Amino acid sequence: MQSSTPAGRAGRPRSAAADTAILAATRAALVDLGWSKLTLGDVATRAGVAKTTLYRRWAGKNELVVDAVAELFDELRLPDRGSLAADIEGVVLQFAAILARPEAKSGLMAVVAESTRDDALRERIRASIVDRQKRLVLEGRARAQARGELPPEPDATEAARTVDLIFDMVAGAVVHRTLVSAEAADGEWVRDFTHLLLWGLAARPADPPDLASRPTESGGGWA
Amino acid sequence: MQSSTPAGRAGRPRSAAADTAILAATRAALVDLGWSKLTLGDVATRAGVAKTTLYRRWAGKNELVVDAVAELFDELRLPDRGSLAADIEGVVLQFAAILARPEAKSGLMAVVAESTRDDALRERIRASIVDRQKRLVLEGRARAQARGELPPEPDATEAARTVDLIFDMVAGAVVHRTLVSAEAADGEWVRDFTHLLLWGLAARPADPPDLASRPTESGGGWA
Amino acid sequence: MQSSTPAGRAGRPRSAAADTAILAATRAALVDLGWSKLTLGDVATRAGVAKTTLYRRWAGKNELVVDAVAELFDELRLPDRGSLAADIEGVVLQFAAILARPEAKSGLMAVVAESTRDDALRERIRASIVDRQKRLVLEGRARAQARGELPPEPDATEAARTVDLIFDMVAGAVVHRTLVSAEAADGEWVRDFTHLLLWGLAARPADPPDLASRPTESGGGWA
Amino acid sequence: MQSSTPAGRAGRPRSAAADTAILAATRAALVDLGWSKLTLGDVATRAGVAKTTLYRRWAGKNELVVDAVAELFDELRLPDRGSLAADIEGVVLQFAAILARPEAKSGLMAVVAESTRDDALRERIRASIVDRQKRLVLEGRARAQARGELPPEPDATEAARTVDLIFDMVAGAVVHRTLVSAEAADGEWVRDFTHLLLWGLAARPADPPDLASRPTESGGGWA
DNA sequence: GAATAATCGAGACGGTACGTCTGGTCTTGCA
DNA sequence: TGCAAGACCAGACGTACCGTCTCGATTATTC
Repeated sequence: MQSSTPAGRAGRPRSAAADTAILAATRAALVDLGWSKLTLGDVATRAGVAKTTLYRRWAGKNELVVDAVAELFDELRLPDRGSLAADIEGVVLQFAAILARPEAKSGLMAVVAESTRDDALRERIRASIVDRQKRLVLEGRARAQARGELPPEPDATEAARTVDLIFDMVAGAVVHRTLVSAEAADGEWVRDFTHLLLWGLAARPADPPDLASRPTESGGGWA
Repeated sequence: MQSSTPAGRAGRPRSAAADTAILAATRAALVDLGWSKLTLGDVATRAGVAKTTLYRRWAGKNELVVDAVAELFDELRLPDRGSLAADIEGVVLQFAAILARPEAKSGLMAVVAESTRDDALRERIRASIVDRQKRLVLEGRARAQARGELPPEPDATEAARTVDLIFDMVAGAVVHRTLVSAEAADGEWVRDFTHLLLWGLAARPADPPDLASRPTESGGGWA
Repeated sequence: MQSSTPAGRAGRPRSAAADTAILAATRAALVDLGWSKLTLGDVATRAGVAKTTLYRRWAGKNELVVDAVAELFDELRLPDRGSLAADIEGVVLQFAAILARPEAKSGLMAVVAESTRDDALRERIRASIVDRQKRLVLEGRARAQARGELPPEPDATEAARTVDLIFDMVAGAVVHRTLVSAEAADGEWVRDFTHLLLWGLAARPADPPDLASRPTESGGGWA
Repeated sequence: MQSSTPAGRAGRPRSAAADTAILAATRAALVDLGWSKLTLGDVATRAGVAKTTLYRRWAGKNELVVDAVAELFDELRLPDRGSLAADIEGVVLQFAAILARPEAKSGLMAVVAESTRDDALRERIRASIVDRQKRLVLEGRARAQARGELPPEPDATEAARTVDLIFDMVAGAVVHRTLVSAEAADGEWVRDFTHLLLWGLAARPADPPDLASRPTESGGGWA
């Protein structure tokens, strides 16, 4: 039913190994040099590949870095730790760990900055990185609803809007903590963040503790 | 008290007008070209200034852009609208309006990205932009405590930590919404965001409505 | 005596049409682009042939151009116009006409320039172009001797040396006139040149006219 | 009457030393690599100069090579050896010596080839090289006329035309001998050439010897 | 008529040089 | 001494060709 060469085109086929080598070299260069000093010539050299090979496959530095960074986020998984709070903490810690890596740090924000003036690039980021991780929010909500921690959705439109809002809050907070405040999003911070996300700033002290297992904090109100 | 030439050194004093012109030219160039295509030679030309003059005052592109962007955020004010929710909505809308401007969009994230590999730059960003706006969180909390909307702080260390957390959440969410999701942080989004920030994801539907003036939304639970 | 496939090797034989098409395409490219902007990829495309086919037959651009240009000179013929002067004028005009064609102009001098650093190329030029046209000098001398315009050769070595000298003078002068002085080697110039070649710079006015049929010029001495 | 800075423009003046270094480096690169493998990047490196400096002063490789080669020909002088024949031999030998140098060989013909498709380049060659050497023909004729070896010019137009013809013949023959025939234009060849130029192909054996001091050759007719 | 073998078009490959642009520095002459 | 102008060195940019290679598809000869 299907040819062995799917796109049965003439000519020498592109080397699959080159793609892998180039993306790995890009991440290595991001670690060593950061985004602004990364040059495509250097990436090509590191990958053992000619510059033309690189330009044949990627339009430029931005597209290349998006693909190189996107692979980092594919290892994110939503753990099942028994409660919504624990699940969130788990996935946020994973996200923070990825963002702490130098190849992600420098590259991610740089391409986001570039994307403010390049619609195609923004779409690429969304398709390669953002939308692929929204699944985690969806899974988490479904699991929490199955457990009875959250009520079911009354309205599909509303539900989608909420996914986006939560994603912006979670991703935004971790990114801001890591890159702008430049402090580690460690266990303690993640617990505080999760607590605030779940029960809010105005929560009365008596409310949450029976759900959140956080004995270290006596019971002070938020803010 | 002070001479018109503060550091009474010999020789021709530096032109004060040049600084203003350079920063304005930098913002104009950010609007026209974005960060990555902005060149110091072009900024100098726009400002009617020689490149040497520019380099005499700023170490490089990053430092210049930080100063040019920082001025944008100085117009942020915490309005007194009578309730914590309304105050937050007001200030978040202002922040979103600034971030929506092209000179801020492109420049801010770019220097943040650069700062991941340049400690001095990160300090400059923190001093010029981040820390100067944390006052808004402090003011807001104090005002809410005065109104009785929030309990007083039992512990100073805890209090400082919470300010940072809230700042990361607010700034992070708005930035992510604006730059990564690339959608406007408009009135509706800001209301949703504020609601979630104040009462959390797990809030029972019955709890908030008496505080939050948000009649449009019937009463669906979050997430 | 001979097989229909001379070199009875197995496999698909080379296309004879390709050679013709490639050489014609080379000349067309010389006309359109000149030597320095001519690329083998472009020649291949013009000839409707793959680059590999071209490289299988010629070692590089220089060899290809030599062959393409050499064909132009094969049409040179020594006309029999009754006198040595008229014969020389005839053949020089033909030579000038070929050199005036853009494919010859640009290509010929370029490969000569290249040949100063490539012995194999110089040999190829000599074999394909230079030596093949020296026959014209030999024929012309023999005919003039038969007519009694020139004395017979007393010495074979001397005779060969003289052929080379004359060839250098004729070809050199026409090439210099056409390419360096960049003016047409037209009938008038050819007459002047032939006159000078036959009777020399120091000829006394009275000497030549009885041989050269050149009534337009009254009788002024040369130089 | 004249300012010390003739073109009183602002900014740092161009380095005069750079020009000298670049032209010398160009000749060195011509010797080592030949015209076609000469690269401007390499010339810049050899000259200890940035590529931009080079491109600021010359439009490209061709213009640079013309200037570099032109300097070689400025050392040509017309010696006074007592007779027209001896003078010609002297200057032709000098010309041949220059052409024998590898920097001239490769460079000169290459730019001539290029000039067939570039009018500005041809003009540059003419102004820098060709016309500057025509003075030698003029001087030689004047001196021969003073000696009574040549008659005075009856017609100015005719006289100019003859200078061009002689220049094409002399320069063309030497170039062809050196580059195409690829043999040395040594003393013997130069004597033969001068003899032919002065007394022509059809000269009767008895004529020249009383003028040309060339006792080695008994009396063989030409051609 | 199969097996073998060389050629064919197509196009990717590792290289090298292109000519341009920018980053920072330095030299001028004027104020 | 500051300043505008602009030349300077250094080096990355993205493109174009080079000459080679790897494909699948042809087209001959040889078995």
